Amino acid sequence: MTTGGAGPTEDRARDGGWSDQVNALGGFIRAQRQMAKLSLREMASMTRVSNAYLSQVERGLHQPSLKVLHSIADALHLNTEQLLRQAGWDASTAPEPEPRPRPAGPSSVEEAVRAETRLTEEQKTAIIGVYRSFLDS
Amino acid sequence: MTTGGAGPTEDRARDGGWSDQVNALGGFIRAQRQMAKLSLREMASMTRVSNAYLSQVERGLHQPSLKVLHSIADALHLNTEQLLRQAGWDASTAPEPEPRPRPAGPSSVEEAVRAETRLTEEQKTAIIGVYRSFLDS
DNA sequence: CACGGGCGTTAAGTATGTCAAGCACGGCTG
DNA sequence: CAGCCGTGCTTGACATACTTAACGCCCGTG
Repeated sequence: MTTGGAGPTEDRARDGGWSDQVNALGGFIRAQRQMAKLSLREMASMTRVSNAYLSQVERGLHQPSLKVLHSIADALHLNTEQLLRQAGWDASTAPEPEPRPRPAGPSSVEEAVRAETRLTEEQKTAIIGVYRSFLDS
Repeated sequence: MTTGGAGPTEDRARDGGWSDQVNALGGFIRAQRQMAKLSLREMASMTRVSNAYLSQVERGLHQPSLKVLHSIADALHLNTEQLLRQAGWDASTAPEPEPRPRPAGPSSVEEAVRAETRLTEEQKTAIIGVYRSFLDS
């Protein structure tokens, strides 16, 4: 292979756009790393992820896991959400805000839930259902 | 309700921190799924993730990838950030302290849950996660 | 000149995520 | 009773994340 340095990255994606995302993420990370004037090995020791793998991630060859993404964000002092946006993170599913005040009274779990006025009846039933299913598991 | 096996399957985490997180995440997902009245297979077909794997994730046997997490959030109409919080996405990296608005006063529901000795810590975390997700929806 | 020593990249190995089939239990319906 | 569906769960094969040990290159020395 054209080992060593100047490899022309002639990698074509035959996949649906996933690699675009990963590639963008990688580029972003590499840019941030270089801006912070860190070498792969330095960053590797900070993140406890191998330099080799970091290299691959930066070139878009792999999609890193949460753990790794988190470490990277940490080492680069980035906002985590930022990084996640760069990873394939579409916004979606926006629930409608429905504020509802009023506190409640004390007691056991079920009573407390039932007394919680900010919840709808459906929500109360749901939570209690979960609670019970945990109890008899 | 967790029918079928009725297996005790007392698989306690002896691994340390890792499984706590994953377990809480799994509990949260399972809770949300049951609330949505979905079976594993239904959710599997919505998320295009196999029912088998979903089962394992819900029981904390595996840490799902971003793709999967995203599909799940989508299928359950959850806010993605919520899910990520439940996945081991805790504090640490907080360059900008973002004071989460905690408008509601002391919640008796949370206190009641925490005081419920028949629940494991992961179960408590899951229930409270559900509860909060309802509150600020 | 040779020699360390830094850099990014590669190759081969191990761990872990993910899937397609099939199992065991239980609820029905005839 | 048998037989079908519907659960959730297990297993064994494969794909992908990730590691450790190299390689080739470039830049300082002595």
